[in-house]
Amino acid sequence: MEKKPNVDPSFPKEFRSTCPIACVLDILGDKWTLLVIRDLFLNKHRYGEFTESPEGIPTNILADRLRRLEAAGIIRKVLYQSNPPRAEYYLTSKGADLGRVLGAMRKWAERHVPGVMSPETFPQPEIRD
Amino acid sequence: MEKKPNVDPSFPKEFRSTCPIACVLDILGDKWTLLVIRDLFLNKHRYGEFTESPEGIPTNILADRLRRLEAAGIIRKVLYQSNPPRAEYYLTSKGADLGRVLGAMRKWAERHVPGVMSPETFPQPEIRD
DNA sequence: CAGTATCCATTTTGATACTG
DNA sequence: CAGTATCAAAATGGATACTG
Repeated sequence: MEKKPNVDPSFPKEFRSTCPIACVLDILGDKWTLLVIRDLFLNKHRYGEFTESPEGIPTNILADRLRRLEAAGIIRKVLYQSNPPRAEYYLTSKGADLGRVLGAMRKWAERHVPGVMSPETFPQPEIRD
Repeated sequence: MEKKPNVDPSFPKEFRSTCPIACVLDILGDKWTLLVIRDLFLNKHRYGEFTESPEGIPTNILADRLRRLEAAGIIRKVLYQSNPPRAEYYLTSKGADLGRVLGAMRKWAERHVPGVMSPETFPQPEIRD
């Protein structure tokens, strides 16, 4: 992981390095983002469903993370009613590709964190590109 | 991911829920921890090697993360000299099992984050239990 | 219900200096 | 080199109130 200046001028300057792990962390590496994605894998799609998850995400954080994930192309906001505007959130295929990351995390936890309660296997999430 | 009260009294109260994803995030879910683990996979073992990584982890953060990872049984501190005391850090087998998580993150980044520069495949890390 | 906004406390961080 | 200590700044978090 030596310092190699990146040649790609479109490479986001807010990324700390070009290391794939570091890039993923710059996109998803906080306390809440992957939990929102987990919920999408559990086929939750509405704001209220996310807030009901047992971890209790604060609404301001949720709104922020939904915005960022959409900006990153990982989820898509789909209006299902225009007045008042109501939306549902879906994984894109880019987002659905995080399934292996979540799966690896789940397996590690099942093996190494006593007391975890896994959901039935993650269902195939519904994708909307 | 419904609210199920955990029966295991030894289950850490600081964990937000018994969801495996949430548990992993409570252990590793910040901006720096997985980068330290990545470095260990790249067979870096000494303090100075971690600080040389391109992301530039501050020394106070590094010291804190090494302490926490050791407390979590993910790494082990091995003294290689006693005066002055000098240590090297190694993955335990519990830590080495995070290889699949890192691997999944790397693959996702390679596919979806233009401009990432992957290292040669992660070598088999040296394990010390 | 689906958000937005606000306010404040706590945490995290970055930078730097210091010690043996 | 391998850390520890300090401190200000920034990010994040939690609680709650508010709107259509």
